[in-house]
Amino acid sequence: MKSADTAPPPGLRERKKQRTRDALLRSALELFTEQGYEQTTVDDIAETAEVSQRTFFRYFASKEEAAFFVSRLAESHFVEAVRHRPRGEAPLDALRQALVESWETIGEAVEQLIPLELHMRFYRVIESTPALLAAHLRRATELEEEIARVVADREGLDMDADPRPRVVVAVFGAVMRVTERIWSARDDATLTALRDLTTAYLDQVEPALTGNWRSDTPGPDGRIEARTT
Amino acid sequence: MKSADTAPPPGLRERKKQRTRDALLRSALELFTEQGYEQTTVDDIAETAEVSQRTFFRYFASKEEAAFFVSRLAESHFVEAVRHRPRGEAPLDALRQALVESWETIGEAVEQLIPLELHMRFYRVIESTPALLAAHLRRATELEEEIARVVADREGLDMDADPRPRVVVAVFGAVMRVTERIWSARDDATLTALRDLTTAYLDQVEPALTGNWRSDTPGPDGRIEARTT
DNA sequence: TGTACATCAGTGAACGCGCGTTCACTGATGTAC
DNA sequence: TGTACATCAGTGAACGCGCGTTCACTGATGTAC
Repeated sequence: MKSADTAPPPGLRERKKQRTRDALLRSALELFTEQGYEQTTVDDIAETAEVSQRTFFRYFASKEEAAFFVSRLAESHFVEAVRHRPRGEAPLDALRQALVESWETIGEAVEQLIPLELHMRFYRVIESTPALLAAHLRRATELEEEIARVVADREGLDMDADPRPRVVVAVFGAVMRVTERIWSARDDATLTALRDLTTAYLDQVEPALTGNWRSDTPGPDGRIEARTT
Repeated sequence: MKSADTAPPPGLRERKKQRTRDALLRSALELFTEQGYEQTTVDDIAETAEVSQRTFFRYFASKEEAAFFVSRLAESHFVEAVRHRPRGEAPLDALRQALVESWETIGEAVEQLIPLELHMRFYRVIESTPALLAAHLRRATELEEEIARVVADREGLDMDADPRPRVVVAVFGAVMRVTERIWSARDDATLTALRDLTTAYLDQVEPALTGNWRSDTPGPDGRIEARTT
């Protein structure tokens, strides 16, 4: 599954480009996590990567694009995972399984570019930086539109005639964003911590939407958060 | 319910301030809707309102704050409506009723500041302007946190121990954002059009989440979108 | 293997732009007597 | 009703800042023969 399988062996020029891009990306994320996104200028990044500011803009159209370069990679993994879920599966289950599944392989893919640990640390920076959080949420809704199309295709539905594809994806995304925020505020910044939190919250969707909470029995799952807070 | 009921009669100075703020707000929203948010500078707004740029920043901390000033008013109406829903009501119903209810009164409140029609037109500009959409989504998640607190209080729950308050609010918000986007892409930019679309989509939450869609009977509501697209 | 040329990544320096801030000041409104 | 003073909205001009762009140029890599 390495990219070299399909493409011809990259020449020296191509490999140098890769190294420059890597250096810029790593410099950017390291500076963002160390001193903050707003406090890091594009000039800082270029200087750390030992290239000119002009070169930064050859690789990334904007500072924001650099910030979300790795996220984009992770997102495309998720979309592919959704695309390959078995047809019979209920949509919400398909999304959930695709998420768990893609998180198992995403680590390797990220490591090709930067240390996974750095990516996870930066993911928390996003939540605490208003400008980044805003951009993240906007990107997330764009992604949801794409995924809703996949879901609609799976089910053979017209997304503009039937509200359900967009609704189920929006609900799924809403839960993810809630858990991202809670996760980012905690100590355990690992991928597995985020996965466990998200699946636990997904289990709470149905109880949260139905009837009178007080007469329901939330059960042990409903208290899954009590330990850590 | 007019603000003058509680406050002492405003003096000349106070009334002049109101007029200046109104002029700035109206100028801002008119320019934003006519020529776009990015294309409108703070200097343009000040000039149109016939004050100095310096004065603009006395009233609004940033261009963005001016853009969302009216939205904030609408949001606080909604939060109050949630707060006053009868205790027995199921959370999702309470949110839904509060929304419908607050939209009945929001028009008047907005008209105190600017023409409602201008606000609705600007609401569509938000959706089509990446920077504004991003800011809108970030603000929406902040609002959701506030509403989740209200819901948790209603039910006598600890939000950090029980996922359900945040989840139900996030689901509700997710549906709203889906309908906002669809609404903004259509011709009918009225409040009632948005309300009808939102309630129809809320009805689809449960069908969207449960089981196999193909064996379900979506019913006429499931096709409610087919007319307009 | 060597030469000639084409391509293209990277450079350095300067610039345009708009947001938001800072400063020292004016003049209208409000208040005390 | 009039005078003296305090408050504070508004001003004008200049500035700092960082993003992203533009320009004319260099030198390394790739390719053709």
